[in-house]
Amino acid sequence: MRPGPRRSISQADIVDAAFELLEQKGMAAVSVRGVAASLGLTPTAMYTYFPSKNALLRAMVEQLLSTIDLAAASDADVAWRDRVHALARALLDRLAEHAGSLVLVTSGPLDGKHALGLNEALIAGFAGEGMPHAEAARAAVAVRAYVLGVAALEAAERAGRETPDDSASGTLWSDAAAFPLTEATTDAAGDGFTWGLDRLLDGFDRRAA
Amino acid sequence: MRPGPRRSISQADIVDAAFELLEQKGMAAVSVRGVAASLGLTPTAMYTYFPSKNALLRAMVEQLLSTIDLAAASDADVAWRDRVHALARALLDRLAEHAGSLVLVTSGPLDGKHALGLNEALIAGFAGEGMPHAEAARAAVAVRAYVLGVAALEAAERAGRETPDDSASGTLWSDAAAFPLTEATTDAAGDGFTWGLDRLLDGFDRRAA
DNA sequence: ACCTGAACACCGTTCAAGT
DNA sequence: ACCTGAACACCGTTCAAGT
Repeated sequence: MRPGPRRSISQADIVDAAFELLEQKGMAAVSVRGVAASLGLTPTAMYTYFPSKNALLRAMVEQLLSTIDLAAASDADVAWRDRVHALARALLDRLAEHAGSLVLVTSGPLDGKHALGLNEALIAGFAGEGMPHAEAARAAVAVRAYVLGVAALEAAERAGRETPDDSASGTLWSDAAAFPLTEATTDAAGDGFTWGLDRLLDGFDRRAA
Repeated sequence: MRPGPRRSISQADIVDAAFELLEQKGMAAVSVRGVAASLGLTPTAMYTYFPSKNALLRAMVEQLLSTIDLAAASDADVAWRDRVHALARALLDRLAEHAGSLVLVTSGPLDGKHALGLNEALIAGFAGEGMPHAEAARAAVAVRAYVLGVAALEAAERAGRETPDDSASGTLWSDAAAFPLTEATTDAAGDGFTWGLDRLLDGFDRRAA
């Protein structure tokens, strides 16, 4: 690695600029050209830092996950269930923070450093409760899936609230009165996230017992 | 509704054409212009059928969910747990069938006819097991979230397999050896989906008992 | 080694005009 | 009522060329 002309900015600067755009103008504004412009770069210069737009998105996922405190997850003074809750809530918060984080997460396998660290913390925690390794790994996957799914449902809700009129006309959307059970409970959800996570953890416990 | 010039095609035709493109060329090919071209239409003619691209995506979600057999879900001769499994598996299969179905699902609230029908079937099933309404509704949300999350994780895996080299260079992706627990279990997953769903259902049962 | 400029092949959406 | 043509303001990516 010989010096050469000094790089004006770093990969991290680009990722930061991308998040800035995401927060202020939404996911549609996170384009190669848009991020480049916000940094005073030419679009083509971006390809010296990331081989594709998708590579930039994946770097954003890593930055997102890097803010999760994994040290707290291995603090043996706190009950494991409380630690999973904190971990899961932190993950959900990061994903819900910016709408469209979901397309970030599906931009590629969660095989970055921080993604693997999170997974490792989950497996270690379940194993610490006496779960066999194979089961602990499955439990970790189930927890990640559940959190991602809640984030997806929330993102879907939000997408509808921002552009409330783009349903197709006609018979596709019928009146809600035809679905009495759904109708009776739509606004009585409360903190469904915590409740569902507790049921999942109960299921793990019951198997152990 | 007076006759007027006969409509050359229907909304359903457009949705079918969109799925055709999705299967053959992936989600990127599902564009207003691309779908229009595949039907011999002008892009602008599409806006007589759907007010936006997003409205088309939402109609696709409904078509996707319409293929799930809800009648089987209320067959009292079969144990409820088996019926949830069938329902959840059907949903996962539909979502996993085409990569990029995930962006369909997050295109707006799941408030279409078939989406609500699915929700209704889940709530009714849980209520039939003696769950209070409020809890049954939460259980239905948890199941949907879990299935969506597994689909998201699978989509992410697939996205990586198709374009395996677009990770950023440098220190973001370190060697997997630093994560022994994750490494030891990556390929020993088996049918994690069914296992996790069973744990979630166990958690519901335990609460009932 | 890093960056620019021009170009290619696309997007979603709007609007005036035709039948 | 339905559709076209032209246009606006964008995309991701490549490639030759400059320093």
